[in-house]
Amino acid sequence: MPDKKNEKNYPSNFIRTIIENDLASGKCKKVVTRFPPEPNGYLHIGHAKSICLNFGLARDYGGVCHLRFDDTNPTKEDVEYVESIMEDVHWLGFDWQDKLFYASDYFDQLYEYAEMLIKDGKAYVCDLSQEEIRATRGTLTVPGTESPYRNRSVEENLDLFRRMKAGEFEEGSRCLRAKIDMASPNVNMRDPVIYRIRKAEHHRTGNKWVIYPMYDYTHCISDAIEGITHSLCTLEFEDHRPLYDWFLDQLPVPCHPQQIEFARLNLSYTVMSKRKLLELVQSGTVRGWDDPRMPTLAGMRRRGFTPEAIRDFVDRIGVAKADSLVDFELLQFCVREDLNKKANRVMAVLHPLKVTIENYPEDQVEEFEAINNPEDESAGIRMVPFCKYLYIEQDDFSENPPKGWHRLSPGAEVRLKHAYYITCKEVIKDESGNVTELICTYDPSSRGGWTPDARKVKGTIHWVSARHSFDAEIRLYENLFTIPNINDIEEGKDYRDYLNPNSIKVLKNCKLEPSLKEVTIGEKFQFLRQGYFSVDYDSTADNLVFNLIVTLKDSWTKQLKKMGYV
RNA sequence: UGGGAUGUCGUCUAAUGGUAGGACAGCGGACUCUGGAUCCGUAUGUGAGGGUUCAACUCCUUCCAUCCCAGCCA
Repeated sequence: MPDKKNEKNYPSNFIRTIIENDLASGKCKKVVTRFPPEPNGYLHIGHAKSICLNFGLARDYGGVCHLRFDDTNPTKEDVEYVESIMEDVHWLGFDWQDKLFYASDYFDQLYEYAEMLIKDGKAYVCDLSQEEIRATRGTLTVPGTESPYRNRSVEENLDLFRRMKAGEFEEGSRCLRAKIDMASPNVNMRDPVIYRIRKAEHHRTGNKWVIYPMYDYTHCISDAIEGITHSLCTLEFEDHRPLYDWFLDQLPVPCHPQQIEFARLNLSYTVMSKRKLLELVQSGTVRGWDDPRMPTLAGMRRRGFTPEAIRDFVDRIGVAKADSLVDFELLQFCVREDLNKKANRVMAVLHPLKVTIENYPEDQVEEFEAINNPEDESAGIRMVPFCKYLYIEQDDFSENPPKGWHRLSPGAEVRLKHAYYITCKEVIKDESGNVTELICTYDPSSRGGWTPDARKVKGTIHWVSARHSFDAEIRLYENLFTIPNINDIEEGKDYRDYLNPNSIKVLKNCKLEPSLKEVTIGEKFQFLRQGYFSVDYDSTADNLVFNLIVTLKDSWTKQLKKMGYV
């Protein structure tokens, strides 16, 4: 029975149904899944779906999940990616224990099996060039034609294949093909290539091999060797399943895993294709795989998204076979929900406006008690200093406020969070008419945020003491792209045409309350009334850098939009 | 126009012949020292047409739409 004690109870899905039936019927005794990334790029949120699925199933049904690198193409793979993938899987909260494998671990076995296929007359060495193979494969509607090398003798095939392995032939001059059916309506079955010559160094096997097995051949056999019961992959492999099954049916493998396909994750306003992500990195459009705007796990981690939020998100989106595009809003919701419970509240002014309290003594300093997290009493309190000179947010003052304005405006009174009520007496502007400073008065009886007369003050705004605050850099992020579905773009346009020019905005000289001087990389805060922020690792002792993780819900801006102000 | 798949609120996802439900987004309200959080309320959906059945998202049938496949990539 599934053990979901510590998980929220989300709806079941068709894969769970299959597994429960297999367990009930005795078709399998213990669930064994695997997460099989190719180490040719960084993991993204789409991989997180697969990771949570595979490891989650193993956890819930008392099975195990292997981590297996699908490293059959030495020209594209690298240890850098292997390392990042392991880091990301761990960070997400999953552990493969001693079940770490590489498809390259099976190269010897795979080779043996290939010889068996040859001996059984089910594979042959083909001398056609890549172009010729393509030309003879036929089209989607026209059958292919058989290779002139298709009926070589077993002896000749064996000899040639062994010489391929020995490095006697040039890359591309020959390959090993399965002998299936050139007229199959499924092009994957038209004598697929199963070994090619690649004189490239492999990140694990070095120069031991000059022939490398193809994915279709490798994956099913690797699954079988590891005793995988349910081999989950994305929809585009559905057409490959007959081939997956074909190899396993021909060979004396220990078991025959079941391949099950599900729809990959698409997220609005971003891209999930490894090719595009790689291009964004290599073109310098973003600052690297871990740029906080990237949908990579490294990027999201740096941005400040938590593994808990990502796991919750994956649980909420479910698993099915229909193509889908999930609202980015849902991910943001999950992040807010998690951080609301965890992040301490602090005050930071992103766009400072100077405020002078004219009736406050020049040299006086007070400290106010501030609750760190109203959602978590154990987070405790801190002291926040106050003086005659303050900064507030430019957006919190309006000379001609719209209807429903709760914040500061000429003559209006607001509460400074945790401190005093202040009233705006005078607006100071520069020559071009920009507001540069406000002269206010405070009500000494409102100390701590209350008055004896209990009069209502609609607005509460955040602030910092000009004398005690310090400057920091804050990086604001928006969606990487301007349209929700990057796979659905105008004719003749490229996805790069839809890059959001405002995806990053760097703010210098933001004013932070002094308690923020002591922070650690990756630490997360709620900047009161603004959003959640995470300390970036670009931070130095004299220049702290914060990343916007996600803004707070903002019903005021929403209202302004409805009123037509924005 | 070959083969494989998929169509349920705006979005994602349940319901496997028996009251179409949940979440996010939306809308309305309450409350609030964050216009945050929280709470309450509310609208919107079975791609279309036939058929079987007391009863159809579910079974049959015809159609329509969308996605994937012609790498010696995975």
